[in-house]
Amino acid sequence: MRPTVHDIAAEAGVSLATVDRVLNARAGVRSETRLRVQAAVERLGYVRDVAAANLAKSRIYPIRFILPSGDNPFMRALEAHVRQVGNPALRPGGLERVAVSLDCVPPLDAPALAAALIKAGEDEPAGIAVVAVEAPEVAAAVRTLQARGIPVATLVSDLPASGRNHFAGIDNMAAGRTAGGLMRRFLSGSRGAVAVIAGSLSLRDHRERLDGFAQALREAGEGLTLLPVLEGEDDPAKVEALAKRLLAEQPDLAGIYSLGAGDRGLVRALAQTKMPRPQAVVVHELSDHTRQALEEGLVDAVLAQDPGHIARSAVRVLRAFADGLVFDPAQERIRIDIFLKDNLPPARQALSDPHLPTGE
Amino acid sequence: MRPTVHDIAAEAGVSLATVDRVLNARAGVRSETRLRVQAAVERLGYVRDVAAANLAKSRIYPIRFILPSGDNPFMRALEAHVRQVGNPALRPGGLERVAVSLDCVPPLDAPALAAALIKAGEDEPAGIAVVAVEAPEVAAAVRTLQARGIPVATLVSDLPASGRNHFAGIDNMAAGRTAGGLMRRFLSGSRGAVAVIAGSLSLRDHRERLDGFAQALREAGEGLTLLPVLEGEDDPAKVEALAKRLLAEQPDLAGIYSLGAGDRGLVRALAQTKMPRPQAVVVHELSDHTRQALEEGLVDAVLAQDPGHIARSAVRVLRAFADGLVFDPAQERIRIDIFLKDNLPPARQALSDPHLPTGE
DNA sequence: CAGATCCTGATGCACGTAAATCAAATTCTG
DNA sequence: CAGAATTTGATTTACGTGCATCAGGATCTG
Repeated sequence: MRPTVHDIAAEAGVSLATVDRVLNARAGVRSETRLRVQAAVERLGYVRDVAAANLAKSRIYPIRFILPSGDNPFMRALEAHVRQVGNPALRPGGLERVAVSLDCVPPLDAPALAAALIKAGEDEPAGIAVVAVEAPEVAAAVRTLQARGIPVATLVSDLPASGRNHFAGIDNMAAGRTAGGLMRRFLSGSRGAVAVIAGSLSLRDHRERLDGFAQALREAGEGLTLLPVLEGEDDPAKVEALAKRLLAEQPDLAGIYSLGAGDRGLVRALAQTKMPRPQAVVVHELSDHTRQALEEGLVDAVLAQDPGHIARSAVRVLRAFADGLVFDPAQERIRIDIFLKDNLPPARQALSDPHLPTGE
Repeated sequence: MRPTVHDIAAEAGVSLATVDRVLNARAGVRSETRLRVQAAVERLGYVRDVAAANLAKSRIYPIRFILPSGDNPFMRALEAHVRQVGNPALRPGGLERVAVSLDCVPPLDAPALAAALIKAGEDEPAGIAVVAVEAPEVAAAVRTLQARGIPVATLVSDLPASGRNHFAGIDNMAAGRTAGGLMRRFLSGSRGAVAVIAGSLSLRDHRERLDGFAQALREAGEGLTLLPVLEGEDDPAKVEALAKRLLAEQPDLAGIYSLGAGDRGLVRALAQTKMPRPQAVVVHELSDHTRQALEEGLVDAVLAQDPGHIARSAVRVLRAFADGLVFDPAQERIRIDIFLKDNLPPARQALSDPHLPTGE
């Protein structure tokens, strides 16, 4: 059996109360005694039983998520997963005692986001997770929260200058490079123009993807020229207009990299065009639209990040920060998923059969 | 606050003892009363506090892993992750109260594996996880365990005929197809021979990858001919010999797909050959060797599955089965990771800074 | 209707930890 | 050395659930 506080007390020759004081860093222990207790902890390999501790404290971890509103399918999928983590009945094991709440603010609206952050911190939550917009007022808000002892994790789009505790999302520079590498190999030998459609360059993830992509394409060196980046504001209608003009006016278009949202518009433009379609199309995030486009061959590769993983990871990490505990960075690393027609995951499953123990 | 058993008792107008009898499916409750209690559970949305329940039962989940011995780097990485999950100090949150034990048996030895399975089941563990070899005696052993109420999960290589409760690993058919799709795109236009090096076709994962690969290549239709499959028994020396002969005797070799282990041998052969190297090389599993080969351009893509995810997922799922609880299939789906030079993850990290609360 | 059987309630201990209270022992201060 | 301050011990309650025991009531059986 694992050692308990009682074993520590016996081993150190002190009382339970003193062990408790040391373990919870309470005052009123001579440093000599403290050392004795810590030595006993070492010797016996004591590890606090977090479940029992939380039970005793009847501690719950209030965690606030702040996501952009709007019809971006990826953000809505993320929202769905956040809600699932917040639902005790649907919550998978290991995410006990969290109370998740969720706020949406208009996308790309830095003042609104900063205000929402400050408001979210008002009732001392255990942690805040936010899809960041890169702006000074947002960074300031994050710093304010941290100064008040509230850990903050950024999701999807980072804000390193704010000193946030953690970023749950992919390495967007690497994602851009990957897109570039795929594009280069898919176009091996051919010459032509390559277009990039972004959402907004005020989103750090979009900027980083662009940088990585440009870098990989430059290394390629072959006859591929990168066209000036287009900004579609993640809006399907605007993206569709941009893509249509691109297809009409750029006869030597060899590839398109869409690194933001609004791919519905891009797919529509590709499906309707009478011009020859570009040889390689790479987009981001798996949705019903991009999945179908991949199956139909309108899109050649989808780079993605798993919104379920992001939601669960953010909760785990924020809880670890709130308790000053360790977490496993390898487990929390969000992978860059590459989907081709051949490795599309099955469409969306429900939970496994709930043979709940309430029956007989 | 979440409702507790006390709330259920009050709501249903019965005593705590009766609620306990219903919740734990114990005998001695009139069905009318049982229904009243269940209705109260429904109404209040009661969810059992598993942490408190396990504390009360002082339940631990003994989980046994059976892995192949030998120097296969992927299996050794899997072993390392299994040991980490078994270590209370290193274990990431959410995997509480498990006692992991680990046995290794010689690879590809079905009788030894079957014997190890039966032995592992002797002291009634909460679950068994095993890398399966496809053989009747292994399937029979798994069925025996299940008949005794012990849930079994297969890892990496499946054994569906055994009726195992769960498979923690990738969809190997899809992995083979993905390799084929990548190969086809990487070789777009060119003609030539494509070689496949497997470990052993008595491993189901290898057979499935081969099937998927052949299928994708056939669909391609272009001038690519698939050479007869080679079996290297996952042994670097044998793989090296096979690859050297291949490179020497097959002048029109356009691609190599290595779907088993022993890639160290393949990389050596590629590095040393004086013949022109094949245009596309795809291998499985990320190790120091394959990582370096990818960086040096000897290998073009690595398909992989995350051993850490597999180890953690197996424990979560087996625990859920042991308790008859739900789990989230999406969370437990093992992804097919595609690594290119551009999206290699950072080399191997330690746990996050352990600001343990034992200090002051 | 006596006795057996079944259903239900009441109660208490246990799990490992947190946290509070009060008393006693030790050390420090003047 | 008295008095205050600090450190330590002992004890209790609580968290939500599991599990066992005992007693009393209801229902059934012969």
